Amino acid sequence: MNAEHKSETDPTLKIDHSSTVPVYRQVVDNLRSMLVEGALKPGDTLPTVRELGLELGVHFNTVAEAYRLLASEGWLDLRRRRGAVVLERAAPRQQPEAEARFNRSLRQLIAQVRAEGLSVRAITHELERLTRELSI
Amino acid sequence: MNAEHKSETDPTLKIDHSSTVPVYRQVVDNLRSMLVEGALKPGDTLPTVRELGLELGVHFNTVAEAYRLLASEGWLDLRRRRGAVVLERAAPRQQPEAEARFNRSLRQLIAQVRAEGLSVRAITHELERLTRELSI
DNA sequence: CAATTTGTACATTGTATGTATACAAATAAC
DNA sequence: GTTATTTGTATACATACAATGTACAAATTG
Repeated sequence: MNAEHKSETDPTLKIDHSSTVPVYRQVVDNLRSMLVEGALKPGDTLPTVRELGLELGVHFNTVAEAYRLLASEGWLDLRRRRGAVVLERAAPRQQPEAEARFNRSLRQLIAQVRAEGLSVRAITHELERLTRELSI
Repeated sequence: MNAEHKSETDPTLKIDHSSTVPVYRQVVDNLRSMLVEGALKPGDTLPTVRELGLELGVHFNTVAEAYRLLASEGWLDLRRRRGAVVLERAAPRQQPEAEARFNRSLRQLIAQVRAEGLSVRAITHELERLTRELSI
């Protein structure tokens, strides 16, 4: 077990086994956040599928599927015996309707948490926080 | 076919059959948005499961499952022969960690659309738009 | 070249999704 | 008040998806 990458993935990678979102997609979503936000930089090495699987309590093939998905998005280079290496990745061409679809997803996410009782105040607080983080 | 409710549900209820999100959950998410935002108000009647199923091109049982889910969240009253009626609904007690989980979901959504090429500018624009809408 | 460490391929199993069909309840028609 | 019709419900089924088990193949190390 190599401490080098553990320290990088551990903090954010929490799997919710009771969620309806499949585990491999939770892994993808978490790692993609770190990749987009720069917490994982080109050249960094991710844990091996077996290591991360053990850590998360899932089968290594489940992790492998997540890694493959990220590789297909251009984020990772997968090689035997070397693990997964983060790549330099150019932003793809923006799809038409992307903004409209984002708006809809955002609305639905907000509706969901409002329905769960989260206050409008807390929601705007988080929205503003993320807006600020983006403009840095 | 009653024109009364069709005009209310049509505009926003678009199903993407190619999406990985199951149809019944797309229906739930769309309707929940309308409920939270007040586009559907207490006393309003939704289309029958067969009507909406026909309109969306899915089996009526799929719509029924969506309605049942919303009913279990306290939004709808389902009665035979009357269709689904929107209820008055008190906001439930906020769960601990709700804000943290919202923050994570929001980050992941943003990371996803950034990875798809949506510009930071467009994202902040949408975030600010939703923030403004909430404070009204 | 042998041993080990890694990702891959494929078969198997359980769960989720969507549909078909029969049913039950409520209302309307007569 | 009985019958027909319109609705949601229940159950069974087919298919697709998710997660795992196991065997394998490639790359590195000694």
